[in-house]
Amino acid sequence: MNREPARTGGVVDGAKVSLHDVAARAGVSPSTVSNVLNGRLGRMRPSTRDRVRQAVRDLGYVPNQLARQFRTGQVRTIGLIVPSVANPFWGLVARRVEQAASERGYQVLLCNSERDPGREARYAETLLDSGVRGLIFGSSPLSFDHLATFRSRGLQIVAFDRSLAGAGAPVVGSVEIDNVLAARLAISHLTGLGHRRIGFLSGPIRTVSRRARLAGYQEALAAAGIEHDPALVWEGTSVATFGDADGAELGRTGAHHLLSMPDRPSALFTINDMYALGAYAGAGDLGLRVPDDVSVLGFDDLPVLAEVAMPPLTTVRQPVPSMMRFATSQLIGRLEGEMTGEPRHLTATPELVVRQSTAPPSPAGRTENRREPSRGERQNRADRTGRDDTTRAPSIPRVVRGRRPGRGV
Amino acid sequence: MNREPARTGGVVDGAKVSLHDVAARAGVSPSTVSNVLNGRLGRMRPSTRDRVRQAVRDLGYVPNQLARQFRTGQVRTIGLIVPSVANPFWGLVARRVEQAASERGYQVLLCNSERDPGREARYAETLLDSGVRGLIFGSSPLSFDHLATFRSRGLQIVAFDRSLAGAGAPVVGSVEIDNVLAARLAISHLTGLGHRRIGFLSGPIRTVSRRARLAGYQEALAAAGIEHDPALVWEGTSVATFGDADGAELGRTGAHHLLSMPDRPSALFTINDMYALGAYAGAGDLGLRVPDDVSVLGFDDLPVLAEVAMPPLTTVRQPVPSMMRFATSQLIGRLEGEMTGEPRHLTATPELVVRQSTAPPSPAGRTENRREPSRGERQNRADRTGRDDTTRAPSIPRVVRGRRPGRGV
DNA sequence: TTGAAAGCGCTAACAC
DNA sequence: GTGTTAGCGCTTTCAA
Repeated sequence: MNREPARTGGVVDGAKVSLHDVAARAGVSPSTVSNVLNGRLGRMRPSTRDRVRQAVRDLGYVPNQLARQFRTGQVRTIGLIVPSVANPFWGLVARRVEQAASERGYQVLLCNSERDPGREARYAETLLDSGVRGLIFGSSPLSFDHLATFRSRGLQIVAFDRSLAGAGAPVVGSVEIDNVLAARLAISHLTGLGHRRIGFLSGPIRTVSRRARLAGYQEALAAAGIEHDPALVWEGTSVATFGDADGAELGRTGAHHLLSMPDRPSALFTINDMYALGAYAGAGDLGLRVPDDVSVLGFDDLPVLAEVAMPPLTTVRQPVPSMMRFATSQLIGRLEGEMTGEPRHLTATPELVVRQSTAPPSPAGRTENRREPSRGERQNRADRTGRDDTTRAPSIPRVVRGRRPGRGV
Repeated sequence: MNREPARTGGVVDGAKVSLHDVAARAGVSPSTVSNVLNGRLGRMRPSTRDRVRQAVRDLGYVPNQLARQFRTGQVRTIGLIVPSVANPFWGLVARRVEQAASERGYQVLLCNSERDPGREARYAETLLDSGVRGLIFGSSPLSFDHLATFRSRGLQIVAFDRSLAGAGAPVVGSVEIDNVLAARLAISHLTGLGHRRIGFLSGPIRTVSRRARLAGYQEALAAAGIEHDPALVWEGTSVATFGDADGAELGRTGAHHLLSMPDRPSALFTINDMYALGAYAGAGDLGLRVPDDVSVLGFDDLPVLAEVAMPPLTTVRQPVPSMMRFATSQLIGRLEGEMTGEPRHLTATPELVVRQSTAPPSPAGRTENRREPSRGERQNRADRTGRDDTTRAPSIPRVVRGRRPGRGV
């Protein structure tokens, strides 16, 4: 006997109305109501269908999702695991995933991993427990071994980089920009300006994408005939316990290190824009100006922030809207059983957005041209136009001048 | 007959094990297993309890949350509605809520409202449908009327400002800083520096907190004997369809407007740090330097970003960790039936963090001292210490010099 | 101190 | 075309 029954369905003035009530009122059976509700109208008499719909309206019936979920074992929810919600880039990603998911009637559970495999596994566990079967990984660890056991429990993962490897991994799809190419694009721009000593500034290189960017950096240097100096690669160790000291802090610290070298780099390529902004500050701490004394090149093109930075940041843009639309539809397609077979992958095209944080290296001596910093000054800039990158990316990387895409919806 | 049964419970090699299996193995009834699992060990023989626990282990049993949720109508999930996930501040808030919730075994569903009541209502609807009964509102609209009908369906809301009003509103608790005081703190700092014309730069003033900040601004001006000039209040209209043009963009536009006035303000108080960063750019566009030509004072103290900005941003800090801990425990307390009665409210204490974006107004003429902008320059700063604001806030507002709290966990 | 039994609201196989 | 029926896995009375 139930004194405290589940009551999640439609409620009118406190009285719960179930599918049975609708059936009774429409003079049909529960299964018929169920069929109407789920669009199984194959050989149903239109009059029956209409009677049911009328009854639903009359009673203000709302299906009990919990019952449905329980019965079908299906939850219309996917998880999105991001490495750091302190970086607005992941907010952007989350919005796009949420948008694509909601078009399919799905919800998104946002999970902040802080790049911690333990947290990732715990999230997977919890989500699995509550019926979630699909996960998007915003930034994938080098291995999915810690998630392999979840495969047998039906977990499916779409990754935001080329994480197809790993035999046991439940990865069913992926989307990325060509990170190697992106880094080469960035470095070529710098070498094109005449830079020979270019620092690589990153946090822990424990993700597929970071590793690829480092590879691209090395390749581009080699292509330009510049010998690789390992001392110019700074890989910060994250000490943040809860993410407050994300990229920007590390970027600053890293800039301190690299720019204090006897033969300091004339340009810094940072793993993302937050690091770049931190590098601005780090350079400033040492009395160095951007881009006069040191060029800084970021990654992500954080909406508005990169434009608004001082000086406006040269950076690599990823077409987030289309990428996340692909990722989400892949995942939901799998969950709905529309897609099977081999994992599918999309490689999108990065763009270099040239603004004012990069310039030719200063002709003056390296270490000598420091000066006492003074009050901040600014760049005049009016380089904004509307453009929409939500459509398909072109097949070759583009280099654009400081524009920003329109707001696709 | 079920060919495709729900299978969410514990799975060992593909075989689902239910509570009945555990009961069978332990030689007890399902209800006994249920009692063990739910800690109802009142008058249970320890040996029975242990046998059940052993059976659980042996079989690798994991309770089917979906079944439990369905049966009880209770979901261990709360929703968090934030106005803009493009603003890292809300990322910070989300992390803290998630942290506090997970300590209680709750999950957080992050919802991005873009300040759209329609989206808010739709989220409430969806969440309610899927069994969620608790919601935290990151930024509350002036009225909760559009949510009043959800009250009868059991929805409970904790708001991030003093939204107790509204008879029908399902608000059961709230937490805020004293926004009036915070704004007065900010404005007093500016008037103390000698500013008389101070702009107020905001997006749509349709939230409780923004309205309060405007009130504080006006009060502080009055207290300083400065007559209020409505032309100095700029209330931007958001045109962003999907948030990309959040604060920073509006801040820039607003700065253009205010700083192009014939008798332009010598200082700008912005509704949040993103606006402040945008205002930096807007000032720069006009060839004005911060703080030499115009002071800028923000709100939120975005971790790292505010410090790293150029010049480092003077801003008002809210003690997010303690605030969100209160909000979350209030909400979960209600959901668990531990708390009843009147809504409870916490008012936390804001702090003014003085950095380098504010300075006395320039003695030179107002509109005349523009100049052509040049390459960015920087501030030297090393004003960082560790401090923990996760403990109780003091009862009087503090003014600190550019420090940043330690990372509470 | 434990067990039996009923049923939450829905779906789907199968009968008619 | 539509109805009958048998549960999904769990919780909770109430009886023993």
